[in-house]
Amino acid sequence: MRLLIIEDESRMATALQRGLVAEGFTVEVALNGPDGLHLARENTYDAIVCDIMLPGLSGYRIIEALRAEQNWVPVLVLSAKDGEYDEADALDLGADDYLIKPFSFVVLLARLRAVLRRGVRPRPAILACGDLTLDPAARAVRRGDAEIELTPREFSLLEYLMRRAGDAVSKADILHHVWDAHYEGDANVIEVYVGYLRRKIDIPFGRHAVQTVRGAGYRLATDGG
Amino acid sequence: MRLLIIEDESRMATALQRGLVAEGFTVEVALNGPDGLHLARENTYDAIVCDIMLPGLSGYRIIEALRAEQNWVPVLVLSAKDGEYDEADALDLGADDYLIKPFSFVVLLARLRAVLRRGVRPRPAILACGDLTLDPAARAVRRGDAEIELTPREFSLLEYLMRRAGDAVSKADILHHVWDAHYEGDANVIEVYVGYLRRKIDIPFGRHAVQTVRGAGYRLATDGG
DNA sequence: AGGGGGCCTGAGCCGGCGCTGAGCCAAACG
DNA sequence: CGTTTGGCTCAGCGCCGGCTCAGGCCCCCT
Repeated sequence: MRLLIIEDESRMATALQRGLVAEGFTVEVALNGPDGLHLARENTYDAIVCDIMLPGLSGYRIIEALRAEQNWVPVLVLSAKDGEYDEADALDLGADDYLIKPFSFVVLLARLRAVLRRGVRPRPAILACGDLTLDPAARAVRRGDAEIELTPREFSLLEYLMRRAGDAVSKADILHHVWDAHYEGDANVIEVYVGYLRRKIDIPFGRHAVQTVRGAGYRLATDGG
Repeated sequence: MRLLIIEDESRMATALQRGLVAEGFTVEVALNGPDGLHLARENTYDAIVCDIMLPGLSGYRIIEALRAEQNWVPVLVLSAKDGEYDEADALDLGADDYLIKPFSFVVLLARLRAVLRRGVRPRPAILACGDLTLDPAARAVRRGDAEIELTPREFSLLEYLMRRAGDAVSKADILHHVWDAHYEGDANVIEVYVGYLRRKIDIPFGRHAVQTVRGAGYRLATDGG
């Protein structure tokens, strides 16, 4: 579990880091607002622990900026303020939880776990053509209920064809997208890999989802053959 | 938005009901634990506000019962207790938030809105893949009834894989989340630790929950192998 | 019918991916 | 101060996936 701590009091930051590392988290620390926002943008964290009063850029602004960019990483806010409206503000701004200093480490841990447990991870849609399905996140392909094992190259070829299902896709396009953009080898690889694909997703099932469009390229049947 | 309030002090219950109705919620009230559990089971609420000290059945038991039935309705806990471990307990038991009496109505509203915005939590407090379970708070892993001892690193690795169960997880992701963010060592450590994990959670049980996705990384079977 | 070009495929080489056992080192422990 | 434990490195090995190539098939054109 990878965390980002944004906290300007270095003693507090260090204490938090030590405690959380001891609990098995991977922890990075930013000592001011701009650094924190930069790190949060560049990397993927499972949660962010963020002070409100920060030099350069307040915690409020950081959350605001992240949410505006559709970044829904869970944020747990720390604050020395104790006005109740501050808390309401933070939660309405999109923070996931709120702790008032001083707080106990045990409570921080429990709330952090609660926040992590909820963790939002919108997975990309599963591609489907008839009973042929491909799940990019799970890297899994199945024909009906039958799981099919594909090599990485076969997988990206099928993924590309499925994303353009129904289109006749030229070999140049395939080379460009599935192989390297400036791939210099023999275009025959495509024929070879189309062959591999057919032997795994079509022939055993008596289907022909992968169709040859002579002179133009290949087409994947939208109904899966 | 339909709410259930489980609260035995009738003055408190009535005050909450009035305030929340005025805010536009539809509110039902149960004045003891068993009634509350019954209503929660029979109906579908967007959230439940639940006291801890209840006659007949404590708030803890209610949450426990609901979660055991895979009912992940958001629960906001109210309590007169103020020991920090109570709070930690409530959150680990599967409560979504926690307020200590006396609390202000404004804060309750803000936290309620935050809880509602998050919606139903996708995951339970204890991570489970089939009969393989991992309790982050207790740092305990078991296969069915058999307790399994893991080193900290092994535990972190398994926790990360379980949080992303079903996904093919790249070695880069694993390095970033389980090892340090800018870990410079050999990525071979992952293979080594995956090996350790398999020897503890899979091989002795004749399972294969930890799957190699050649060229892409690893995947934990959602059904535990 | 014949020829030609596009397409398919089986054989086979090669690089490197993934797994493992051995072993080193530091920290924790008694 | 020795022992144990956990984290990690390293080298070697087996085998898989990527790719090439040559031969043959099939479609289409004339």
